[in-house]
Amino acid sequence: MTIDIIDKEARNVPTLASIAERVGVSVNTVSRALRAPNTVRVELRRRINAAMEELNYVPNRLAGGLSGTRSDIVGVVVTSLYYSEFASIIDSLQSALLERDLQVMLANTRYNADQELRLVRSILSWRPAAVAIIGVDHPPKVVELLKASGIPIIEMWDTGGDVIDTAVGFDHTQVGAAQADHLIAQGYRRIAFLGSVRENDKRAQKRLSGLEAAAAAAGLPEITKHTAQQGGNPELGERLATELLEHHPEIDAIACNSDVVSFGVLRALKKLGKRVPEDIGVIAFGDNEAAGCVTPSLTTIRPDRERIGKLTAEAIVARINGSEPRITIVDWQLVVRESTQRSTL
Amino acid sequence: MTIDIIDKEARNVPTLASIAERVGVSVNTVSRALRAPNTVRVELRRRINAAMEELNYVPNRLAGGLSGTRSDIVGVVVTSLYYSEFASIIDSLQSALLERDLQVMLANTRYNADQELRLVRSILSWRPAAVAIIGVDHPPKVVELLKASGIPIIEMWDTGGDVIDTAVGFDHTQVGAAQADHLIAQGYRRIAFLGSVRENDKRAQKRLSGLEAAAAAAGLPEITKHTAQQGGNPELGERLATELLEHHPEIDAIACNSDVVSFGVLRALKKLGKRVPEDIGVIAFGDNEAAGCVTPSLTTIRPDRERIGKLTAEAIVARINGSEPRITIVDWQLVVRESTQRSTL
DNA sequence: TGGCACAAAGTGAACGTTAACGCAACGATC
DNA sequence: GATCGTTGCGTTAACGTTCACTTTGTGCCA
Repeated sequence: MTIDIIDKEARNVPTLASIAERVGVSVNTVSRALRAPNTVRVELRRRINAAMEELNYVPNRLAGGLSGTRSDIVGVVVTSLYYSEFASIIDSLQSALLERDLQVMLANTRYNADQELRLVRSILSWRPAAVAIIGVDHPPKVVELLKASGIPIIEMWDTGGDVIDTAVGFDHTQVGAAQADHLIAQGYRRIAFLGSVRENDKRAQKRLSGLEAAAAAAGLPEITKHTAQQGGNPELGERLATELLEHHPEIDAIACNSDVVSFGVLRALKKLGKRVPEDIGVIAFGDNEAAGCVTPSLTTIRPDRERIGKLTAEAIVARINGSEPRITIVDWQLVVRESTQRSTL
Repeated sequence: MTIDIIDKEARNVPTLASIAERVGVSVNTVSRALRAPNTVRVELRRRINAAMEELNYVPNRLAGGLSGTRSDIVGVVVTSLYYSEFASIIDSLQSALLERDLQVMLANTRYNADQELRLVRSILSWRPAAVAIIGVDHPPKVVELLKASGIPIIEMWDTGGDVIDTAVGFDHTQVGAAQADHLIAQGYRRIAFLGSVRENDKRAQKRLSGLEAAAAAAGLPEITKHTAQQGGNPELGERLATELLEHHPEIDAIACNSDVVSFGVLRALKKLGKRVPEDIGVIAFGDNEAAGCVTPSLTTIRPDRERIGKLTAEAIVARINGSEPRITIVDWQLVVRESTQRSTL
């Protein structure tokens, strides 16, 4: 097996020249047979294709990208891959780009600003046709690099801020406000905010500020915040909720930054003997696949990740083809389930 | 904003030559200042770096890859990005590769064999340093292409079959057997298998056959199968479980192909008035983040995705550096929770 | 002072493809 | 029968790096 790979023949990957020599035509003719087949005689084309097939020819896009004008790479920069927060955006984005023969080059910053600069630089070094990146809040140097690159930049997920070029997403402040409004409408008054709010997760911060503003506007007492810097999981939610209620027994509603965290919150409340939604209401954000399957089922905000991915792909193609930059708002949805359904007020 | 981007200055991205001209040295010296800094005088190096910073120079890796021997790309081919099945593998793989300055180029086949061939070809056309791919069962042409490429191929997630070069994962047949053994140990006798088993999801098929073999070995009646071709979600689980129990009321245990599907199974059983684990036991596979938070909490198999990602990265680096191909088994774990804890037998 | 080693920088040729251009052969048009 | 457009292919020159060599400069020792 090893021999196969180290074998000299195997390492001599075929080039256009190999094919050309074998068929007895010029390199350019072989290239044309690939890019513009109808400019080559049918019979010759057939022989060229046969040779390619036989030699397992795979075009070298490094050379193609260097020589040609297009590059066929789309750089995708996300802040997280954990718990499918952005996985389905990538999923639909990638499959929509595939139809245009665009290849995804992925980078994951893990909410680290230094990493973001390094990764954007690394992505740009592949001379992509466009870059899609999560969020609109980037370090100044990142913005400078992206602008200087001269290619379409599509910012995804968030639209609440300065957009570099084109954006597809929604305003997270409004999400926080909607959380507050719903809780208030259900009769909750003492709202707490809980979850993982990393320093570089501007979206989480916007949702929190939207929540605070809406609560203040409704004349509610100040929001109690209990957050952590680390990534969110059920265990974190369980711990934070337990601590929260220990120090603030007056709380009657918890707004959570992610569904996954709130699963742990529900578990903590059960252990503490609190009834949901009667004693305490719980609302979250994200619409995790299990949100409808926990007990009680979880009221949450459902962002349309697949649509964002798809529309981002369309925006990329449109911008590459020269259309104007624009901001596309993708609606989210409040999904009311048991955890806030205090019908017996 | 548009003007910025279409601006001629902006499109003239700086090259090594631009820097060289500005500093007054040869192109090669600038290149060396990047690749082998200690071969360039400190003061000159400082001026070169300053010029790069000022012009926002980003190296062109297309050219670098074409000219040099390394390529710094690792192609990653997954079969799905939905519901974090492989997202956390990619997450840990990517972050481990980052430390070696290797860039991930991502492709998602969505369990489509034709797509797989097309995507592998596309990935290979970027002349990656290595390819990591989910599974060991590929169409013959894919195997041929991968072998002919002469680069390290790391097959992830599954090790139960013919390995092209190097593999990191586990034998899914054994997972199925463990599911059966656990159910049998808990006193269940009439086992059903339920879930999404797509034509190209060989791993799911292996788990099923392991389950069947172990049940047969224990003298149990034949496994009742109720599967679907589409992707798995709670709604599918709910529908399949309802249908299953309608036709097979004798069933006393359900082995499920994914946690997410089994969430729906639990919901269906509750609606049907079946007690879990007393009347029916439920075991699944995947260890979704919510598995411990549903009611009853879910007994499942926990594959160590992060470890697979990390070890795959290590295997890639090792193979690039010339070490021998090998197969690495990454242990999974049976996580026993409430859904099969029939202590009052 | 000649010789040599070594550090620092330059030269020129690749790498595999694409794109602009050139040119021969051929049929159609006036 | 000279002109012209078309088809089908070849020639040549990029694209931006890296790499193997070569050249120049500098200090050191015999």
